Amino acid sequence: MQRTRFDEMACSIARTLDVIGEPWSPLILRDVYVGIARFDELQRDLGISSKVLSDRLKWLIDHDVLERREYSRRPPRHEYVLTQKGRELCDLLLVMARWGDRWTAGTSGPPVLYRHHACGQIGHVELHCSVCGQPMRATDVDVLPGPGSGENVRAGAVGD
Amino acid sequence: MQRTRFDEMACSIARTLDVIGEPWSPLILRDVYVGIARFDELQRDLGISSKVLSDRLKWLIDHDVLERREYSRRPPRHEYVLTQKGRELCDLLLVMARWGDRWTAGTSGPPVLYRHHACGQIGHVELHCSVCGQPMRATDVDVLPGPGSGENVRAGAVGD
DNA sequence: CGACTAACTTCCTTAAGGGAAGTCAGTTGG
DNA sequence: CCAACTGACTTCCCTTAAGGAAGTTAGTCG
Repeated sequence: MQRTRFDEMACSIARTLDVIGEPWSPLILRDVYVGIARFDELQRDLGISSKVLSDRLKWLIDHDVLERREYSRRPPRHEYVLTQKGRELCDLLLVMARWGDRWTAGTSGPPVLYRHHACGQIGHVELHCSVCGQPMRATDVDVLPGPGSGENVRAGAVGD
Repeated sequence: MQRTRFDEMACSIARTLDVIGEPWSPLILRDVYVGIARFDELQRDLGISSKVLSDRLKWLIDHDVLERREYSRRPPRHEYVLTQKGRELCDLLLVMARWGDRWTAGTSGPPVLYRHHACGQIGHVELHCSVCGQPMRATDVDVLPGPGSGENVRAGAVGD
């Protein structure tokens, strides 16, 4: 389908999308996050074709989001586990789930609840500022050009 | 390409992806968020084909993320603006940007900085629990089935 | 030794993305 | 008043990714 590459764009959103911007990847990530880790489990749970699953897993491994681990030689059995980079991507899933709960959930309420280890309560994520700790939504910020805002962010291309 | 539908899945992540799971949509959202609002501006800025841009805009309008507004009759001129649903989706962009800054930014640093209105400082988003206010990352929660966890979350399908 | 399972790969069909060109309303310039 | 121009798309064609089914390989079990 000759897709436009996003990985060279001077935008962290675009570069994130280059890694998980196609729709199956976040769902694969979700499954691995909740413990569905083996190829055939993933395929069954997602209803994805094995070809596409295979492609996506390779992609995610190549981008250091997942690791393929052999948990049994003889018979050879494998599972996919999150890297640190992948675990941090799961934060994005929590935010997606929150938006989906608010705007797309049916009459029956949210399909999944999140219990916070620290307080033991069912809650959801809220965005706060890393500096002052107050709520920080998209509507609460100004967007300014940063040091990496050059046209082409290849190695060594230091911004203006 | 006959894509699998995500909108009937009992998962808020999948349903969110049904709306903006294809890679251009978040970038369109980003552009509208920062004030790039007209068809030809979007096309120029993104390097997207007008066909695909047209399709995406229709989709986003159909899903109440954007609104098409005529800001001039004679000559007829239009711009796209975020709805409330769309503005809340932009929170997701902040989280994507944060991950992209951490894991995909080049040597030159983040391309964009976010100044928080409340404190005036450059900061980034952090996820906190809506109940206790403490940090709440994907690694800090247990995932439990919720009321809408039935097989098919069509209208009236109340979970077990 | 044949059936079975995990984990893929190959092959074929369909449709979505990319790009170029065309369309249409309305406005400005000579 | 006709031509050129602009915004905002639409149409057409080509390429390639997604879906699905079937085939493959390594190894275990009965």
